[in-house]
Amino acid sequence: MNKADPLSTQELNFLSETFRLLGDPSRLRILLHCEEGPKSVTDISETLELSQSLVSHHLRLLRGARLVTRVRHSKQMFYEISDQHVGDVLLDMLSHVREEREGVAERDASVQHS
Amino acid sequence: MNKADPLSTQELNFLSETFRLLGDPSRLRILLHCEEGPKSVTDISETLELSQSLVSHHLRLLRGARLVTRVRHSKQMFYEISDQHVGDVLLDMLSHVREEREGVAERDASVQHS
DNA sequence: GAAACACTTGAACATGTATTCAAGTGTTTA
DNA sequence: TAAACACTTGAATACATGTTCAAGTGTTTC
Repeated sequence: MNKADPLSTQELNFLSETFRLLGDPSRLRILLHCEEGPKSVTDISETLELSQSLVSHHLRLLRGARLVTRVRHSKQMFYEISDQHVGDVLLDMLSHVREEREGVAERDASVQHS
Repeated sequence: MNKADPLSTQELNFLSETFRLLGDPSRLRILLHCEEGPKSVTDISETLELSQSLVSHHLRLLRGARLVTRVRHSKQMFYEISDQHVGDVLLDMLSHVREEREGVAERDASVQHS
């Protein structure tokens, strides 16, 4: 981040890999859904209208980056967000996106059309 | 995020697009470098040892998502991070990555080798 | 105004990745 | 133990994307 606390190559790779995983609409929806509490694969699949296979593939990636954890409950697997930093990041970035989009709307509104 | 404040499809797309842009090591390095203050393209290119063309391509994408802004100063363009949310996000996620990686190290250290 | 500097852009290519489909694993129920 | 349920995995594919190279724009200097 700054000279006193530089990123190692490995940290850089983990960091970018983590962001990359958030950079897909399906995975993002899965994470946002899981933020409400532990969800089963079937629940995610039905709620978001994504195939079970696809959800499972995505959850595997998210689990690999420790963005979610899972616990088995009889036949079902319940997935949840692994720590609050992730939730914080999602909220912070949403603030950014909403502010920027407001900014765009304001600028558009002030344009003089010829 | 929650039922009271749902994401529109457009917001979801902006959000994931923004994360996607952070999900590349080169772009992430560029952003982290620009966090220190406004930087010229040549400065970024030389400091990070990336071709000027590549840096320019990446900056174009970052600018498109309003992650950076630029200002011309005679012949040079100076780029800087557009708002503090972005810096917050980077720091939050870095915390996550570092905690998770510590966790891995601890778990690895406690493994009984046979 | 031509040359030099700083940056941008478009095309091309190689690599990566989201999704689907079909088959496979683990757990419970009859 | 066979069938049903819940989930996972591998292969295949269509599409996206990071990088390079060559050519182009805008600004200053001579």
